[in-house]
Amino acid sequence: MANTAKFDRREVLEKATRLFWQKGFHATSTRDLQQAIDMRPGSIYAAFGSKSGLFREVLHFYADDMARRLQGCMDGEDATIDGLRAFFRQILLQGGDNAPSELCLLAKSLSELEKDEAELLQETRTLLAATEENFRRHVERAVAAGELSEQASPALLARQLQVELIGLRSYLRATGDREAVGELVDNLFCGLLPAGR
Amino acid sequence: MANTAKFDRREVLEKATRLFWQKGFHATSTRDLQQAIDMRPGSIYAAFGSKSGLFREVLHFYADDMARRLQGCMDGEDATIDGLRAFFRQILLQGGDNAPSELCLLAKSLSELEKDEAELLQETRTLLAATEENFRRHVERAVAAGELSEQASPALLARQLQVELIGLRSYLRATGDREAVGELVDNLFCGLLPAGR
DNA sequence: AGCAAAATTGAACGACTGCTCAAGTACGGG
DNA sequence: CCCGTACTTGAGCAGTCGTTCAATTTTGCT
Repeated sequence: MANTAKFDRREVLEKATRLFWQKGFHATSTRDLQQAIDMRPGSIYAAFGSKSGLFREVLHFYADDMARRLQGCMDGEDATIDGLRAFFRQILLQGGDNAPSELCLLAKSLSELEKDEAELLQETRTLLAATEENFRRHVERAVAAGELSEQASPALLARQLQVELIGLRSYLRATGDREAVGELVDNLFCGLLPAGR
Repeated sequence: MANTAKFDRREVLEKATRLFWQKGFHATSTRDLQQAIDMRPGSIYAAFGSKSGLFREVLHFYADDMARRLQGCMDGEDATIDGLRAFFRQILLQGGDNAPSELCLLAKSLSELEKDEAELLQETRTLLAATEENFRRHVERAVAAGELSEQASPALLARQLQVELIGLRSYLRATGDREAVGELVDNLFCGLLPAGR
């Protein structure tokens, strides 16, 4: 080899993620991307293959970041339920100011991708399933630790959390009503996970 | 006037709605539309002004249809809760085969529209708010009829229904798991609205 | 029947799309 | 220090986008 003065792939993915997250896959043009990540077409296509290829990596980048945030919330709280609630609060009520969109990028992609982009759609579904599986693992641990009744079904609770999080993020985008969303989160964690009660 | 041999506006809107609902606003080209509604560009632009103008009417057409479906479910059941549950079941478990998308067109539009199409985004938010208000009215009636505790907040319950319906539709698109969604609906109407129990 | 007005048609416009590739640049190894 | 190679550049391709408009067809009224 002879030349290695390359771009910072992590930094590029972060910027691309912000743009795709804000505008969506279709509405983001390759020229928008060129400007956002400061690369010329040739370099982009050499590094990522295509717009779809870049988006594919962006989806993974986003999902990894979400998983890391969830783990951070779990580590920061003693009880599993408190960790989950902290995660919901972080996603819905905190990061909202500098986040590119109120919505989940995966849910947004799930919404706009079609059979024409079957691979990306499949990728999105897989990553969403991994998120749900992640929730399930945490709920399972809470049951094992005696935080939740042994009758609680981790699979069902994880599904409910997934449904709620996506629904709440949509609601936030629809109304911008942080107060209402906060109340909904409180009700969710009182009603859905009646912890040591 | 001299010529009135026009297209059937209702029929055109129905076909346009199906296409937009399936592909979304951005991914639907005017040529797709021309074919779907069997009209040439000049006629379309004379009748609807622009792609956005047509989409605007499509959003209303869809929202009206949803409101009609909800009313139909309420009329078909004695108790308010049974009507709401029938509506959830119809949207989530029945019509799915010939519906253009598992998702709510309003939620889908909310997801893909941006500041560039501010009017359409505002329209979408308004129609979603009307849907929530519709839920609220029904819940209020249920409280007045003694079906629900007087402590139940109609506004809160309506918000929860809105969040759940959008979340469940997303989940159905993500997984295609009708069985799981059915279970989630059952749990929702047991847990959220503990009627005369 | 014949006319004026409304409705329809389809070719075409400029702008934009995702993407390619020949030419130019910058670096590590000898 | 210079060569060879990996990387970068940006003009430009073929195709599609939303939209316009002169020409044509279709209609209701007289």
